[in-house]
Amino acid sequence: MKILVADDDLDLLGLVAYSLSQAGYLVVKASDGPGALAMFDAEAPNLVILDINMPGTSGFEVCTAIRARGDVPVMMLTARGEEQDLVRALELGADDYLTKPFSPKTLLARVKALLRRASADRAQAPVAAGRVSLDLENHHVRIAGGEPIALTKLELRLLQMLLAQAGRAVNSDRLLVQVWGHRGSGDRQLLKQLVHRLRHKIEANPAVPQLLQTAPPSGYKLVVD
Amino acid sequence: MKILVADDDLDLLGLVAYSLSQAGYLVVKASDGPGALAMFDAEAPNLVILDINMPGTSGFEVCTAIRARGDVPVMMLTARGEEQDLVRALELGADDYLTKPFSPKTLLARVKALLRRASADRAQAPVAAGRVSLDLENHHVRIAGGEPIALTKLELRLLQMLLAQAGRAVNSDRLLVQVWGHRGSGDRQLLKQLVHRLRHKIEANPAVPQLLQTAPPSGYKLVVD
DNA sequence: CCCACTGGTTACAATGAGGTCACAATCGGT
DNA sequence: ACCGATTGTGACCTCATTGTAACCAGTGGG
Repeated sequence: MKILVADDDLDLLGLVAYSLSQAGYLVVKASDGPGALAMFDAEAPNLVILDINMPGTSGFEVCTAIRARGDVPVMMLTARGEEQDLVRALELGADDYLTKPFSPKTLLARVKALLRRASADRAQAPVAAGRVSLDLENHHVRIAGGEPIALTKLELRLLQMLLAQAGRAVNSDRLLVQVWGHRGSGDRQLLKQLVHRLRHKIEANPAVPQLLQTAPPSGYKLVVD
Repeated sequence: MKILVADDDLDLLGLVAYSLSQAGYLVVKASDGPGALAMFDAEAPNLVILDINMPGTSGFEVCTAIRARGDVPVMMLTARGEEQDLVRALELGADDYLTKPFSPKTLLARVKALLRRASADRAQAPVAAGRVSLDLENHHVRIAGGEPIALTKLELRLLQMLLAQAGRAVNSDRLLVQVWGHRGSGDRQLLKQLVHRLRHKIEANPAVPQLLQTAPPSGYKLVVD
């Protein structure tokens, strides 16, 4: 993880850089606005910490420029009681701020939180096979790049099971156990219903299923190519 | 709120203690390092004010010891012009400092700010994402540059939690624990109400939420883009 | 041809979760 | 102790989800 710190107060800059590097982060420093932007372009950091009050190009301008380049999280440093600076910074797209003076512990906590959120935003790893991709977190399927379709809990589970064996037939009894637990074992009606409902959501023509096909004897398969 | 004050100058100690108790804080006193630590363990204060120059165990050592015990905010008192002391204090994890002499008014302002900040820090969440920016100190939200909206304690906490996972669904149970502690665990009604009240504050049309959306099954998410 | 079997379809009941309202309890500041 | 703001609690409505039953069509074997 690489962090860019920009501050014209060299003591503070050193302190911040020290704390961060002690915590295992790679730190690049800049002491004015233009320098910060140059560093940003050269080093492509994962996070930027900006002092608002810098001679020449202010933190605001740097923040705006960085926002224009991508979605790297930005934390602003502000002197106590500069309320309006704060508001402006947040409006410019800063993600967090710290009021000076602050403890290294606070700094680290906020940095960690910010990085965590940023990585969480990108993660969103869908489970996919062929033209079917499942978003487990948001309970969505997307078919061949179409609109996301909302799924219920059971529908999601069923699709997940079929997707894991994409293209191959899965036995009905196995599905019953996997989706409902041992409870519905033997109750074909439950599965019948669920398949029916799911087809109505994901098939263009539910009467002639292209995706969720019946696989005799007694099973279903997901056709994904 | 309980505050531990440690200073070997008994006049100053008395003055500080008096000012704080006048302001409604509960004050416990100590006049040397070991005494301060003993008091700290016995009283579990919410904030510690430490003189750096104390005979025997110095303020630095006490600060280190307190830091090792938890995350109680520490304010250091220092004589004018002891800049290097200051840097060292901040490195040891002190959260703020005051240069002697100081007025009771200044003291109170800083103490208040510190306590407020400390409570905000515990959540360790960033404060802005997309068009939603939180002002933790003043309990305000601002939506897309609009007027600041006043929030209650719980509303702020909820928003903070959602903001930390901006754009992603957050499970109801997790929210319950984060906002109320383990107490309300399982009590969906609390969350239901809080969401309802918050929506009435921040949504243009609370019946069709654009920001604070329900994420079935059993969760909410903050849409920020 | 009849019948048992399987899967699809329709209809409806049961359940549970969220939204809303009203009001009680509690908190915080004067 | 008092007052208003905040928070907690219960009741009720609505709707989505899920479970259950009944009926239909196709199939294959006796």
